[in-house]
Amino acid sequence: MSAKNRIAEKDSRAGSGSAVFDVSKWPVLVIVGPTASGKTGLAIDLALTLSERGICDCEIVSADSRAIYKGMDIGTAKPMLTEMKGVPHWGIDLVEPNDRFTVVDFCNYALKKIKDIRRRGHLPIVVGGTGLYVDALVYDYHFNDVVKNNYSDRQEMSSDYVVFGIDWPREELRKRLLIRSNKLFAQPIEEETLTLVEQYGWDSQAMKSDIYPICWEMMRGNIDREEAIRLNEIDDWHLAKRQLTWFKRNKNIVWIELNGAVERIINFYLSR
RNA sequence: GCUGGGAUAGCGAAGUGGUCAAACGCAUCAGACUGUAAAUCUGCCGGCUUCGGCCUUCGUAGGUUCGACUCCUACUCCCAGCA
Repeated sequence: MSAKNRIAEKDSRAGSGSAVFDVSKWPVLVIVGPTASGKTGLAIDLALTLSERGICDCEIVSADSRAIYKGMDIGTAKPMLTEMKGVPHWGIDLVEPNDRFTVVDFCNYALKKIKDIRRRGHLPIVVGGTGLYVDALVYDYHFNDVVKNNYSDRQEMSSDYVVFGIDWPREELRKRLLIRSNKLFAQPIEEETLTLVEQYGWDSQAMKSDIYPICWEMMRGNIDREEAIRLNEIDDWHLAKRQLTWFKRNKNIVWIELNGAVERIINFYLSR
């Protein structure tokens, strides 16, 4: 079934009978934001809403440099199958924590996935907090003949993408980080840490995520659970600030609040 | 009550007569970033500043000294041992 037929079918099923949305002309939706800003949830909500209204189907491409690793589930707050609610996700569990996976690998992968998704007539939603990954995509980085520190063309973003950023007041974001840190440590994070250490050792990418070394210290009895949760929250805060610093210079990001974001984005597409 | 130890910037912790606004670590704040980026790195971090400096700090109050965070006295509080 072609994309158009499928959309038309959905459309008539929804009973609106008028507009047929040509999703292939829509720019790829990119959702960015600091860690714990609610990117994943927003993308899924949006996909479900668009589908329910018979507008289009969506597929999510994760642009997260940690979620690509297998076995790092709790520590990276990876979306679980039940949370995905049937929306296809790509870019998760691609390689083992001791495999090399670079921005370039990500680009190649993401570009291919976006192409595939478009071929199916669906809307690709790129979701990620890894600024470099996102920029490499939307600014069409060329990694071969790079001249260091000469990226004046950064302002010219590819028109194939729209980037929305989830904006939170600093205090609110901090609260969210603390809540999430508590949640992570309420899960069997010790088990995950132990498995990762035993399987891949300390030099793997897994241990480059702050939470695992912290958890390890807790397991060794050097710090208590409360302290571990606190330290993890602080590290997440540092991460969030670095992410924000990175995003800040991308003047093309449209910053929106999580509340009402679904409608905001749908309106953007429907009113083009 | 007596005897030891201690009180230093947001926290921890150096300094024991001058080169101390005070090492270092953490936190805070800001920034960089094109092949592992949740990484890696930089600056700031008492107040004011025309960025050269200026001013106020090291439990409190006095004292010694040209000069004290550093020495002396008293007081307040904390920890430890003895009563």
